[in-house]
Amino acid sequence: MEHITKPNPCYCPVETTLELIGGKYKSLILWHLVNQTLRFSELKRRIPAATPKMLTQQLRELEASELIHREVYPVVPPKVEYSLTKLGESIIPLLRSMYDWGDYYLEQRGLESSCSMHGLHTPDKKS
Amino acid sequence: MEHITKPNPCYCPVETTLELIGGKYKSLILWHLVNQTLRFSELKRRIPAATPKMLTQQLRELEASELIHREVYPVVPPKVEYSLTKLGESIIPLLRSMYDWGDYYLEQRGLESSCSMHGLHTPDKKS
DNA sequence: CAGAATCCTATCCGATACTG
DNA sequence: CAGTATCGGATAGGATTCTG
Repeated sequence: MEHITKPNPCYCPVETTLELIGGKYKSLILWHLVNQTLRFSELKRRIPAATPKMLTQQLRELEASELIHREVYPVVPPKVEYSLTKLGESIIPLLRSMYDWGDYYLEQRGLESSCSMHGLHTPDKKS
Repeated sequence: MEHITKPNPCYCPVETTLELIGGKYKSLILWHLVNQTLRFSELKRRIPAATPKMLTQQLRELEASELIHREVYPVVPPKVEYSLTKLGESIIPLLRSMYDWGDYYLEQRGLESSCSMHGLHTPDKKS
């Protein structure tokens, strides 16, 4: 073959969905952005386990997927705000369904569920 | 520390769901088992891209997750049948939702969706 | 504040060959 | 038929350090 046109994209809807939110912290990031705009440092505080590198990486991928919007303010010190796009908002009900099924699954297997997304049904508000 | 009790299990429902069906070919395997029991070779024929190693691995993981049942018949030549458990059946509607959202997403981004799961809304029948 | 750069490791996953 | 076994490349993701 003379040149690579595209690296064999997967357009299977289910695989697409999994790829979009399967990355580390992605579902968590999306969840935290429900109904609110957050700065990088605010997201970092809400997801302490994520190193800046990982957080940046996942945020950029979500941006490339058009699920979130990145707004850079040309001020000093730097200020960058992240928010859900319309497309990003459209996946929240699915996230909710995944939460519900996972919860049911853990219950069926006699395991206690618990995570920082427990407020999934009542999004956290700006404090 | 004197001994490892557990490798830090993640009981966040969303992460749990992603881990259960995020593995390669897992959603596809589950889908093919909707309303039908299939032998190893039959699954392999339906998922040609999967090497026997990968197929076996994913099947074992799905079994350990209690999403599928593995029935071994002590005959020669060997015969092993796979089917959904109740728990496995319970995730199908979610798979459907993931398919639908992925389809919507691809459409919004002007991409054509297509995959062997296109029959997701009308499961394939025993031929 | 919001990251970028580097290094490193674990595992994922494919290719290939072999077996009860 | 239904797997195992082994090798090796690719990539995901963590730790650490540095910067405009």
